[in-house]
Amino acid sequence: MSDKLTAIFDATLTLISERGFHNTPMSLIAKTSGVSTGTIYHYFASKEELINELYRKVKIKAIRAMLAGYSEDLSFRERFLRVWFNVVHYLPRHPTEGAFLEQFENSPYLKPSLQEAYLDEIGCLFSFFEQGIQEGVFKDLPLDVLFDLAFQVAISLAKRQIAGAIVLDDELMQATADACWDAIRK
Amino acid sequence: MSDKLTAIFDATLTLISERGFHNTPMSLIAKTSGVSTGTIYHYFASKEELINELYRKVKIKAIRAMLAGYSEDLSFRERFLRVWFNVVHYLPRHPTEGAFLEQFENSPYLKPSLQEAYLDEIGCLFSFFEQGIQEGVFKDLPLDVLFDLAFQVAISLAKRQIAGAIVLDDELMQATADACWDAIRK
Amino acid sequence: MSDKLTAIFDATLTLISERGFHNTPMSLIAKTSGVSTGTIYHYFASKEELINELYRKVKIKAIRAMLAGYSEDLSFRERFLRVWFNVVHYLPRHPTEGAFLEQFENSPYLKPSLQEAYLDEIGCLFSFFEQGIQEGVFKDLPLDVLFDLAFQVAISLAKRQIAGAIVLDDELMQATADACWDAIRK
Amino acid sequence: MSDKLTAIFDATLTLISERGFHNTPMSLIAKTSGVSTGTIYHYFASKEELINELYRKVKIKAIRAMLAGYSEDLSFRERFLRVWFNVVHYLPRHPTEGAFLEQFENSPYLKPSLQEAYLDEIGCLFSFFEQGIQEGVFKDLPLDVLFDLAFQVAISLAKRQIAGAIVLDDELMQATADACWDAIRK
DNA sequence: TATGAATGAGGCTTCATTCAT
DNA sequence: AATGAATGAAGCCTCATTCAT
Repeated sequence: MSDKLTAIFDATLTLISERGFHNTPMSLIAKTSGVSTGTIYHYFASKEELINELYRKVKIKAIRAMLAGYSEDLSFRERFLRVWFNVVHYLPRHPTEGAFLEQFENSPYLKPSLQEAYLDEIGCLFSFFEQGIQEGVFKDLPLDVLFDLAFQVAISLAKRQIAGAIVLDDELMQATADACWDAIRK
Repeated sequence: MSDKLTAIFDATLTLISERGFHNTPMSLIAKTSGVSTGTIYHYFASKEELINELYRKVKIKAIRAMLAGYSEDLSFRERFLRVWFNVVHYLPRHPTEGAFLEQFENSPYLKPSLQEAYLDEIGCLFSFFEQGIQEGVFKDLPLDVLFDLAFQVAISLAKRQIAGAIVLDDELMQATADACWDAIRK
Repeated sequence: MSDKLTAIFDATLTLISERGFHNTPMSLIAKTSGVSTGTIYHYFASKEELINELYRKVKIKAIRAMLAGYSEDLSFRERFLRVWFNVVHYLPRHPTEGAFLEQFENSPYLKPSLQEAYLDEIGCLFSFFEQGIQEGVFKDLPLDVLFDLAFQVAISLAKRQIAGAIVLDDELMQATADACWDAIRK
Repeated sequence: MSDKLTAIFDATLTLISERGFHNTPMSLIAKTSGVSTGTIYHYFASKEELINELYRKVKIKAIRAMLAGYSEDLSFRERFLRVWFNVVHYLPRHPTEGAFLEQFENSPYLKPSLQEAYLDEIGCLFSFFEQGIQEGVFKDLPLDVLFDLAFQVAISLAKRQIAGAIVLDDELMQATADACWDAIRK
């Protein structure tokens, strides 16, 4: 990918996570990334398109990080823990991306269609829960609900860490992961 | 409270939840609430102050709704269920307020100081968890973590309902609440 | 004169001399003078009228102060010195009024007609110069010019004092007055 | 200098001298100068900066005009007359600039620091008076005071001419200049 | 490809003035 | 006489976008 494109994405991500969508003019993105506004419009048709493409990139990167090391060869519990810890580790180490995603996903900016596009990426997780239900490992609940029971707390803890409101040591993380496991296991 | 003030708050809440902070000009708030822009500035020093005061109002109202019917006379499980169902019922029935809160709390707009101001309102929940730990009812985890384990899923489900991504019947809600109970109980 | 009227005039004079015409909203005049805006509009038809009437008051007061102790019984030199020192003493002791007058008289705000209205008040000075020319005491120059030669330096020195750019002791003032006398005397 | 910049300065000078600071909106400057408001803000950070920079330009131009033809090779009297007539000629021929300068210098707008910046430009005049005192040509008075005695009347007459209140023929100007010479010479 | 000067609609805010009380 | 809430036109300024170079 062109250096300029990378610079534009990087600047946009940082600026928006720190200042919000509004309050991040294109001129500032241009100055921060070291290109001209004209160049940004060479690569993107509009500010909206730039932000949407950035969201796609960041979202996919985050999803893949959540699934790092995930394999169907592992046991249910191992798979669960793998993803759970990926979440708790990745987000606090990439707070800019986390802030950007949260902001984007909670603003009316988001076109619903966008969200669906990522099902492919996390589809394996839903198979995971489905299979677990069938094998009597997990409670018989809708997959969405199981997903939330399993990982929503991890996400929330990651946000608390980013905000500096909490510090998690290994022992505590393990205990919390176990509590989430209690929530989903039959 | 003055009629005009109410009209301004109502219009701002609706507009911002549907259109976002940016994309909600003061002129539109004025037109929607049926007052002049000048009048808004009679009550609020700036757009920021208007939004911050609205947040305070909405936040406190939401917190109180979460705690409706909560009493220390109830058992731990009853208290847990009371709050859990309050969350799942209140937010989808007040989607505008929910959307506004989510948006506000995930934008760089939020001054950290604001958040702390609401500890008074939810302080009783922390006592609840503290006492539960002492009496051996709950796992021995930090109060923040217990809070998330107990209620974060309820919040997430409420959001999914608002988005129309899920429909929860009573049985399912009860099952999910039980799963959360599994997460926190010793 | 009503207390409120006095308060309005005082506040307007102070505020405008410190902040300028623009940058002195009626609401600020109201707050500073302790009356409501409505009350100001009870006494004055508009902001312009308020300022014009204030100018009249301040201008007449200043002119009279310049002429304090002036009498046709005094010699030409005594009369000259009397006015000259009045100027140098009055303005620095009333810097607010001086600043207001300067500002008003150098802004396009001023309707030329206003200026003429004060000829009555200083008419005696023109008689003074006229008589002085006839008696061969003063140079034969237009009265305007003689006036400037006699007093413009006094005004300028007063402004320098107000600005804090200069400090005049008695001896220096006397020497400067003598220099002005040299300028007009035949 | 860019054409647009010139057009902006020209329009601002004319408009402000005729209408005052307030009463000269940026939109009018834009329309008069044939550029968009956005373009003005491309060159100047604010209205205040535009006006301050205009003042600097006009002030320096005026000072240089006052000193046109001034040379230390000339006699004291020749140097005095040179400057004196420059003042009386320049201002009435550039009434717009004169009105702008007067207005600016008599408004609370002026930051005191600005004034000091021009000492370099007129420094030679102070040397002139200093030298004249040492050689016994001028009265032993502070340089400020000598400056006022020498030129304040010229400035005042120029303003009277601009206002149309007086018409000066050559003979009268010479006589008035002589009167000012009487004021400063020993 | 890349630039950045230029645009102008539109945003936030101010403020002279009015009017019901 | 007095108040001050209410008005809305108008002011300053921003910023997404375009286009000549």
